[in-house]
Amino acid sequence: MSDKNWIQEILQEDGEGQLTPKQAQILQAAVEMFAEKGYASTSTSEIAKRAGVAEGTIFRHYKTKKELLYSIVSPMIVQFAAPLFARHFIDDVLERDHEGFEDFLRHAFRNRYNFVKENAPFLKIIIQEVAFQPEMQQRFKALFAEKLLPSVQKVVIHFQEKGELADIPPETVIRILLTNIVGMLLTRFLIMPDQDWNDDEEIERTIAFLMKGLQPSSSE
Amino acid sequence: MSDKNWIQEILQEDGEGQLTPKQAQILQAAVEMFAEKGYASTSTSEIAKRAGVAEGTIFRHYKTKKELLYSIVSPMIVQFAAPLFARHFIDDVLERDHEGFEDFLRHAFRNRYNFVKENAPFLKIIIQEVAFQPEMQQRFKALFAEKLLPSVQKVVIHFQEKGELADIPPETVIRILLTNIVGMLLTRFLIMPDQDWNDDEEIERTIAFLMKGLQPSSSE
Amino acid sequence: MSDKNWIQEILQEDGEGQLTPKQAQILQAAVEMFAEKGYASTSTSEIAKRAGVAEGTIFRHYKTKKELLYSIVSPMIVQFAAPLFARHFIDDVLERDHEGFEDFLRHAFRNRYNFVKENAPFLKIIIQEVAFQPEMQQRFKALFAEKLLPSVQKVVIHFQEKGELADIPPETVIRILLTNIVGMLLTRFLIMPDQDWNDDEEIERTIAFLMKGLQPSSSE
Amino acid sequence: MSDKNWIQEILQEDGEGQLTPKQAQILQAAVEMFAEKGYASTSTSEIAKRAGVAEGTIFRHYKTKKELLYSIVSPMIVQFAAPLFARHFIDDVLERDHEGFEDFLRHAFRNRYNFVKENAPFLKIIIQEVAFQPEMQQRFKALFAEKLLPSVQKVVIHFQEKGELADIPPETVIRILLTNIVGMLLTRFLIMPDQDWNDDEEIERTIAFLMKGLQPSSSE
DNA sequence: CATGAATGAGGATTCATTCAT
DNA sequence: CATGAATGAATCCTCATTCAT
Repeated sequence: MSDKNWIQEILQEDGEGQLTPKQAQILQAAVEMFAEKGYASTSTSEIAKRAGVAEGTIFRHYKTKKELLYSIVSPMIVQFAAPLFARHFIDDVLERDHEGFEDFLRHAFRNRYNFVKENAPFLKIIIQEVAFQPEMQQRFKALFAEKLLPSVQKVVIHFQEKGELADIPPETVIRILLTNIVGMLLTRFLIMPDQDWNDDEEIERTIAFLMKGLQPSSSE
Repeated sequence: MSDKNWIQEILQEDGEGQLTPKQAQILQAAVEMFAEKGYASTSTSEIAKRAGVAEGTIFRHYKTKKELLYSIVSPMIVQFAAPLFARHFIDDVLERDHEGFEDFLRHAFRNRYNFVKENAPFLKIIIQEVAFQPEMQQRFKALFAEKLLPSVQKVVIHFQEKGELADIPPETVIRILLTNIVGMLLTRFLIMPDQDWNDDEEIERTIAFLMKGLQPSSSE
Repeated sequence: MSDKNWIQEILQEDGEGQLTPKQAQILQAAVEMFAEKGYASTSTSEIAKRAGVAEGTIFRHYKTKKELLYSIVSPMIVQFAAPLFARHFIDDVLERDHEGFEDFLRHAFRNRYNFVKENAPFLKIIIQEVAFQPEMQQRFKALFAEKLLPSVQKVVIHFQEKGELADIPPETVIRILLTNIVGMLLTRFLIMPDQDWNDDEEIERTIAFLMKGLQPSSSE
Repeated sequence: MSDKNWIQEILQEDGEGQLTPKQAQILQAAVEMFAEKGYASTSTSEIAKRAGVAEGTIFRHYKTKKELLYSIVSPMIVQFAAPLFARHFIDDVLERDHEGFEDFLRHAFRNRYNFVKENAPFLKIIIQEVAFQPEMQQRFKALFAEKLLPSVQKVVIHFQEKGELADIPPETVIRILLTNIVGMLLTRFLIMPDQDWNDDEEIERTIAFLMKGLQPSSSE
């Protein structure tokens, strides 16, 4: 299982050193239960029971239940958006621009696909909590506005200038791109995870659709 | 405000006669608070306070807190999907097929846009609760599978046969259509309601994008 | 059914004129439910439902739930003890003393047997409420001490003087008599009502046992 | 006070190890209040207050209020009937049969007298709750039918065959014995605890009465 | 560090009682 | 008289949090 992995990854953002085994158990149990029943409907005693620790132990590591939530969600938001605004990722695209927008799209799409595939429960938690906790909303929007948006915007404008993309407002292009990527992943992993999916084909179909929908009009 | 209106509409689905004033106040308060803080984090005493009634009054009308939730969500799910599977709506489209797929799309899109504009809080509640309450999930999926899917599928296949739509699996077409419509509405009304939006233009841009992305390849 | 009868009887003690039909329904429902579940575990709304009246109607007739209980229990306590201290009943016995103590005992026993047979639910209510409500206890003890005890004591002493009864303290004789009569009736109607009972034989056996146990020692 | 004693005894039936002090306080308070006001009329907050613990503490030890009741009543029912069906108790009687039925009766009577004297409040609780809780009724009847009845029946038949007891149906003999023992104890400890009682004399009088009432007819 | 008993504020729900219709 | 919607205090119970061991 790769469960242990992402829990370790989370910690690394946490600043601290290493996770104790008990801490890892707590985090894992919390992630599972928050995803299953939601934050508000999950009690710390349930988490303790599933984690196999005493209830008090949770509060030794996380001052409050909310802090436990944050310690899960915060690094995850970063992880989720991280690669998209990694400087080298964008720079690569712009440099090797002969590869075209489609390669960028495919690269980003597949990358996020793999990520969500490994971390579906997190996605559910993030969606739920960003919906209700204004603080989370703020953090999310800040991240989006300051990091993701400028990077992607740069890419979009670049390819619009190259004539590969239709002359639609970049914000709209970005909204469309995100909507379709996130929408596909949500449908795939949260809404209808039990249906038969041919993931590769569906991704390629979505990319093809996006490329066609965003290509410049022939007269342009 | 048109709040009073939709609350009355909800009841009509409820089978019963008319809402008492107190009942309407309770529903309105509940909708607001569930949308703000989520079902689990909203206490019945808070609802009572905002509704200006005694806490006991809530339980005179709704045996449990969950029943109160259902009495809000159930009719809403129906309302939300209703027009899309109204027989005459689909039939109209198929008969007046000279109008083309674009008209169908525009009609459906604008119709749902208006609906969500009036009922944004409901949308938030539905999304939240469908995510966690398996019963709601079931109800939602049933509605989708039995009513919405066949109707829309008929339309899609019709236009594919007419050569107006690309030869992509109808399920994928539908997923793409829903993703883009719902995604746009969510972004507009829930995620970034405070940003400047030129709704008409954004809808038209989305439609244009969808039409282009779904049109048959030139060689076909 | 004779249900209607005893309810009317109850009222006559109540001082008032006649019971309205609704009032009778309320009393009957209350008696049934108090006997089934106990006073404290029966809600006025349940009583109203079973009686087929509105909850408010109960409070139109009985200021409080407790008053409703009293209006059932009070007259019943009187009814229960009544014949035993009816002057003429005792006087008869003393006059026709040729009939002996056994006839008195048989008469009293069968009389109470018939009464309990018709009114078993009441018995349960009385036992329960006398056990807990100090006020009821007081009323019950007063009745016993002032009315029943002197009468029966007179009878017992009379037959002791005649040499028909052993020279045991009259209080003990009375305790034994009551214990055996009440004990038999409780076993018969409350504790094991479902077992096969040959009531006539069991009563006669009990009487024979009592007579033998209370007869003077042969040497006396 | 010997309160501490019986509470410890209760637990030993409970299977578990030892009672925490708080748990003992809770049990003691609950016993007192249930006996005073009845189960249904006693609130958990009152119990907590009298026990000197937080209300939540009650629910840490007993999942529900009813479980608290059962944890008191169940072992008590067993305790109450225990010695009567202890194998050696019965066997002793049958072996040393020269001692006669009167010794058996005296032994049993005094044993239960001492027990009730120490545990009067329990008796009240048992009577109340067996009256209303069908589950308790079942448990009680099962215990009686499977354990107590056969043992005592064996003794009764033994002494009937020896000609020490009248030829009355054993069930009736047992009913009479129980009625008189229980009736005396109830009168003594619950109904008229405040009256002057010369317990030894009253017990002996009752035994004498029983022996005489149950002796075979002289002609037999 | 880890525990789990103890806490008490707060949760949903019930209920006797009132009162306008 | 009868109704039943409305009330709010009280009920049983849950839960995040603390703290002595």
